[in-house]
Amino acid sequence: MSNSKLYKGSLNTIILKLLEESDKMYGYEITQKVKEITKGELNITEGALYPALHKLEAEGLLDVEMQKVDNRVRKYYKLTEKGTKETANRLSELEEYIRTMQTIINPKWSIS
Amino acid sequence: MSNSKLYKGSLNTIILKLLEESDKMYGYEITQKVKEITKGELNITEGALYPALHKLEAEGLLDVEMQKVDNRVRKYYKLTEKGTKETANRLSELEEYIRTMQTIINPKWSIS
DNA sequence: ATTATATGCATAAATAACTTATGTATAAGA
DNA sequence: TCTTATACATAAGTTATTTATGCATATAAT
Repeated sequence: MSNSKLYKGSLNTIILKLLEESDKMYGYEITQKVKEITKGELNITEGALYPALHKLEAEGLLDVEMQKVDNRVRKYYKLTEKGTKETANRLSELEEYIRTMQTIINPKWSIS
Repeated sequence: MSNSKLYKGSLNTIILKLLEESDKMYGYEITQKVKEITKGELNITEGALYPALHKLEAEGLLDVEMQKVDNRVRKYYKLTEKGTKETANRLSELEEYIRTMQTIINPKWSIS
């Protein structure tokens, strides 16, 4: 996923957020989109992505729809209602995480 | 460590940053400091902390010094020179990670 | 007096998210 | 024809964590 270990745990949040923006996407499209918007900084591996998608589907957060394009099958994923709610939760957690880490990076407590 | 999985991978960075601020700290002190500055949001478990400290020491990023206080032994950790350099790297990675995730949370690309 | 809580360290087993490697298959470009 | 891109999948290995447990001293509460 990246040379930095920090991305561990954030893959699901990334997937959910992309699907919230794009309505429906297929796996390969997700890897390309992430590569594009992060300017190559983040490369999602297939070995991480596909199991993650299957799990999110099994949890009822995503719905799947097969579609044949140019003799190749694509599996389009979209958020369920439950998935939409969970996306909001995950994004709140991400913002909370960022706030917390900002506090640690940029400490006011070092003065006291 | 937290209900959110996002903290996975950031423990080492947190430890290094705290030691950069405080010069020397012992394990229990680190858990309390993190609890304090994050207002209880983040609780580092001992099962994660102590192995992490041992590993950072084995990698030559930390030096240890035992000290007896009130009949109890404390193990004070401080950054080595190598550790100080590595701390700077880890903090850069954290900032890069945060920037990347901000980009995903706050997308301009959804318009295009 | 005794029990719980706080302080302080440690490790072992289980879990979960990933990486790495491999596999299948079609299409397009060099 | 060989490589790259597209598109899916899974299995084995790695690693950072959680959960559980253990030892030991000090202090506060019942």
